[in-house]
Amino acid sequence: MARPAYRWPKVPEMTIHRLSVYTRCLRELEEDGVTTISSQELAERFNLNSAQVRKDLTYFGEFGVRGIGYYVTRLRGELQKILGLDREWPVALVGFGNLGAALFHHKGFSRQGFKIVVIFDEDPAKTGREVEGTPILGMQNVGRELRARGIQIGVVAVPAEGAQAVADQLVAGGVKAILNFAPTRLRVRRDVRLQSVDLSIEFETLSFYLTRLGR
Amino acid sequence: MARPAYRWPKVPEMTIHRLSVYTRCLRELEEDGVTTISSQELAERFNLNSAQVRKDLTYFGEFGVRGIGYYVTRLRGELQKILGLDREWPVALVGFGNLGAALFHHKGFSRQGFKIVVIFDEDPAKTGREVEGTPILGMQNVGRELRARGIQIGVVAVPAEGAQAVADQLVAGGVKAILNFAPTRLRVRRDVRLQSVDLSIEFETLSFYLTRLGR
DNA sequence: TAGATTGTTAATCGATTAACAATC
DNA sequence: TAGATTGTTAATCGATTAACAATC
Repeated sequence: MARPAYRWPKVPEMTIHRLSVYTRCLRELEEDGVTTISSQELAERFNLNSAQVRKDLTYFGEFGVRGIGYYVTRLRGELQKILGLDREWPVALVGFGNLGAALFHHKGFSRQGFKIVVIFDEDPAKTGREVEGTPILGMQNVGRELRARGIQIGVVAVPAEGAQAVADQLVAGGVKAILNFAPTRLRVRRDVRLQSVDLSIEFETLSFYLTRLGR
Repeated sequence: MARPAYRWPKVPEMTIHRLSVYTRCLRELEEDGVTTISSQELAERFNLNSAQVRKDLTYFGEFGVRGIGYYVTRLRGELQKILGLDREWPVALVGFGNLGAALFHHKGFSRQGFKIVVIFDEDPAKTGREVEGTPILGMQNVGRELRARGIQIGVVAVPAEGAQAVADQLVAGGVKAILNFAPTRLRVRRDVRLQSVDLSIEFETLSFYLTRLGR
């Protein structure tokens, strides 16, 4: 008899975001030799409310000690486990143009466990070789190559026009999470996590606030 | 007598974001020759509620016609004006490494009025020349160069360690809006708009959801 | 024990949505 | 006029915050 699926409490999107921010901060504190920190101190670093910090954490367990605060090393470890940063994630990058290449060469992700292990590009002039040991392949056997490597994360760095087709191929190949840099809305199955970074929208937001400044 | 400053109704952050999304959609509709669209139709394209679309718009005025909907061209024009996309914004890019260079070569922003007109980098090997007519300068006279060009938008594409110093120089040079790509929290005066794109956090969010999938 | 800080409940705030009178 | 759709109000929902008993 299948046990009824356990319902996770639904964690606000913003809580995950902050968890990630806390983790980075805790790493720095640890380097500086700080051993404990209170929710109050942590909150002040990010202009947050201390209750919010505590609430964010209690979605996942009780990590603090009353009268003391949180042990930095312990909490960092717990948060990394919650965020899935205690393992390595192989990543597929699609599109090796300006942005794709920049993301590839950008160290810092691999440091944190996200490693681009294969690159796809439709341009034959770019495929068939390796960059720093990572193969650049054509788009013919995306599914097979993804599966062979057990890849669950795909990064879309192609122009808007091709992005939906690329996303479809990634999903068909078993990818469960997509980071999209194309300035277009993608549609994916509901069990695939889609995260979009839309630089046009970022610029337009700045423009909006600038326009209002003068008034 | 100085008139008391008019209080703009505070517009939710998410509304601005959606305005930007609507604008892009309206441009496409216009290209396709669509002349009118209802809040319902617009909402369906983004899995939103039609009341939300209407509410987003009414923060800024009445743009619709009862019984008809919105005239696509008219609405696109109004939204572009609201977002400040009816003018050109000169932009300064700081950091000409992988990411900085990718952003520079990424057309698509200039198409929308955001034009990188000067690049700063602290590496003397990179400075003193031009790329596609855009000068790459050292960090010695950031303020003077920014002012000379009337630049209000700065893009920070340097490593985390140097980011705060760069932001300070930009602000000192009169920049009123910063787009930050360094994975660190920056502090700026309250009258400066700071927008951060943190790719580490994007990856960690994906990782979080992937970790939960199995459970 | 006295002081500090957590985990949690209840109050507050703000954003989303349903509903509908106004009106094209 | 009948039908459609807006602009807007009021209800709902969810996230943030204040407050405090529990406890180190």
